[in-house]
Amino acid sequence: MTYCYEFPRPALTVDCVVFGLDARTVLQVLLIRRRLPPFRGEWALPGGFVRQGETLEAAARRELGEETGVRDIFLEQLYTFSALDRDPRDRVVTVAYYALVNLTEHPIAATTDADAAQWFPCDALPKLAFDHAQIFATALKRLQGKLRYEPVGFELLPEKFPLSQLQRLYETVLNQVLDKRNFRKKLLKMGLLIELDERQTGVAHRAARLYKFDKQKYEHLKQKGFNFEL
Amino acid sequence: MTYCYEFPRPALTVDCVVFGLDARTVLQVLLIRRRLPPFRGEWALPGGFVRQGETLEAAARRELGEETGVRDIFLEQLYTFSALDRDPRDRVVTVAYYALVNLTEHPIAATTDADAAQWFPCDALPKLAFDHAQIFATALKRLQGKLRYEPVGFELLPEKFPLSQLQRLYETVLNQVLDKRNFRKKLLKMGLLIELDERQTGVAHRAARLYKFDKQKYEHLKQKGFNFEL
DNA sequence: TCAAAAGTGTTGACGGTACACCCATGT
DNA sequence: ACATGGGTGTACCGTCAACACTTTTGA
Repeated sequence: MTYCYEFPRPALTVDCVVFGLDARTVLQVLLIRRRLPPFRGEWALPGGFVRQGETLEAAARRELGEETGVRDIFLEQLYTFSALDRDPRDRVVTVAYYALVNLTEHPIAATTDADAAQWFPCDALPKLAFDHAQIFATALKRLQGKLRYEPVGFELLPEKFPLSQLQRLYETVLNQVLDKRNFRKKLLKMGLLIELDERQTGVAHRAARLYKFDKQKYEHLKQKGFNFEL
Repeated sequence: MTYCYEFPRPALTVDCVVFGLDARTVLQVLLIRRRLPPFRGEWALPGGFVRQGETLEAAARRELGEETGVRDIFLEQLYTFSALDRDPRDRVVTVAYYALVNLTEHPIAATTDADAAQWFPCDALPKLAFDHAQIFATALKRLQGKLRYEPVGFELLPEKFPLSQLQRLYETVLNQVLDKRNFRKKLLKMGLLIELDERQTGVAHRAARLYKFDKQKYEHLKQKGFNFEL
């Protein structure tokens, strides 16, 4: 087995860029404050070392659960970062994941002390440890790209949502305004939204109809070559 | 520094899926025959262990050069694979890259003995070692996706090429037939092809005009938000 | 009654698709 | 002269973008 150890191994970690939408439809990222050096006391992406007996995705989910209490969410591999100097102590390669949650249904667990994990608006992040600013930038670009041609946006919303909230989501993340009528027409024509017999509550104006995303139907159409777009 | 060694580390390798186009515009992949166990004597993707002092991309290029003689080509990270049983001897995580070359200008180096590295048509691969069949499938899907919305196809062609060859490339890789007139119209309208004063030679019919891809202009347009498509 | 957002159709421009014939060249 | 691919234009249709007013509701 010595051929495995012919050269010293880089260490392997995972890091997670967790996006969430707050009540005002502002895009947020979940950060933790580091308790250990290096970069002790600074803000960083949740993550940690990969163990022998777990896959990368399992490691990402484990670390995320341990550090922030967030579980059972949409998670996808982003990119693997390997710059030689990205960790000051040692050679560490990290596999980055990005995740989408809806803030309302996944509050940061009470088990986590409030100081340790916190949401920050994407356009006002603190300085980040390691190369995490670069990882975040990559994740944001990926999210923007993905949003256009795959229905991942629904992961950021509660199960039932009004169309206007979906539109605001697209507008914030893509950073551009969309025409209300055209947006509705397009989305409804796709036939992937189930119109519910429910309406918004507690708003100071006409209550909007609620919809939910028809995941079944999407999977089915995708099989047949259907392409979600915009 | 002991916190780095809190848990045993998985080993880290890179693997490369190298695509090439032969003279008949058939898509090929470069494989090597393994000299060492496990899977000794079987076909596999070129790749190997990552060293402490190199980035993943550097490792990929190094292994590719050492094992196949192929250098200085288009190379992009694909995905990181971490199934627990993907390597029978030990826990090994691999970062896969995919590469595009034009076969005519990058023959397999003479330094490599002919038995060790060989091109195979994508639709007739031998059985592959490890989980390399899965890695290959992922790479092919990525190539097909990328081809539609980024001008990577040119990496597979020689510098100067007739439009028909570009069309055949798209047809083979995407596995669908395209209308000749519409294809030409669309490509030429983008303004990314430089019309040369040269023609094909050695063909038994009217010689086609040659073009080359205007990379400068593409980069410039991309800045301004231009999107290559189809 | 006012404020705030929900909801709704039409038109014009553009881009995509479908489609068939003559041309140039080497054998 | 024949075989082989090179090269060209038009018409129809569907999709996208632009655009403004009425409705509902709670405060």
